[in-house]
Amino acid sequence: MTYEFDDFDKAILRTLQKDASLSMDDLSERVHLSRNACWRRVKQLEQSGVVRGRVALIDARKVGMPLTAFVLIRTDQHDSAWNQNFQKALSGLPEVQSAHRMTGDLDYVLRVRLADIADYDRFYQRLVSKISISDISASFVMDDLIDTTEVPIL
Amino acid sequence: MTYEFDDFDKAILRTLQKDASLSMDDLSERVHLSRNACWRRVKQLEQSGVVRGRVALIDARKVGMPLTAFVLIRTDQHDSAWNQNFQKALSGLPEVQSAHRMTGDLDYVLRVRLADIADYDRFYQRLVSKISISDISASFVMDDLIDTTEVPIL
DNA sequence: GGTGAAAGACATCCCAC
DNA sequence: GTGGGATGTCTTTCACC
Repeated sequence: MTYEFDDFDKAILRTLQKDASLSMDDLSERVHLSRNACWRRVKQLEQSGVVRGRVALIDARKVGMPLTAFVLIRTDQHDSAWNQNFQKALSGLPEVQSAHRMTGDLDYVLRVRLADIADYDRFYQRLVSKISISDISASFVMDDLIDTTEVPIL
Repeated sequence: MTYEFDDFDKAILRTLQKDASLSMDDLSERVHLSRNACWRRVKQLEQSGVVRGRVALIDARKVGMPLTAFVLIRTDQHDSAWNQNFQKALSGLPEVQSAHRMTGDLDYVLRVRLADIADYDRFYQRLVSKISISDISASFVMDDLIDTTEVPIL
């Protein structure tokens, strides 16, 4: 379900997804609304689930996880049992930041946070010990040009 | 640079990257620290940049951007001028949530947020009008098994 | 949509231990 | 590290235009 947002709602969303540490006063000033009107809209956006939550973003390098890998996975078992087993296997692997079932000839893509290449091998061993995968390959991030959680709000 | 964290710091980071809307009182209770000690650590983690910031996460479906695409890009111009032009081209495309230069035979991976497949075509046209790309292909997300901003803190 | 006011919660920063 | 406490700010909810 999609909602209809006016320019105030959009401005609030755009601002909060860049910086959720703003006080209501600051936020209301930036979006050109009174504090009360702004507060009412923020609460409504939170209650309706448009704002899924607020989180702290952590510098992965500073906590010893500088390496990002994209792991491309193919399976030869295209049934829901395999998918469920796969999901269960992933839930025990905190390094996995995202896991998507895809269109096209690659079946799944994972984004994985790691300490180093040796850490990838440990991750790989743990994953393949949990579930049978017909084809798996990894590619590592050398450089981030862009990396944001922001959703485009047009 | 990597820091040394004790179990309290780790608990704070793990908690805040799940939910940054907690009050200091709630946070300190969860990590089993006094309010004061907890407050000092949070401030220090913010000041040192381990906590990069706090953001609101927005439900992309509810703002009309339900489709995620991974765009795989190859270039035949492996020089820094192309990389800079590419970065400049991307900065004008708010749909791009992340863009990484990769190891291996695919040169760049983009994660792009879109309204629908027709929107991808518009995105594609705008991108190739800005920069020459020797090979580009897209794969679309059918299903998210996992999608989090959390960094594993071990 | 806007104002202002008021109660309480919360963050902030002391201090002493 | 802990706790108490003073201070001011921010949130939240009113009633009302």
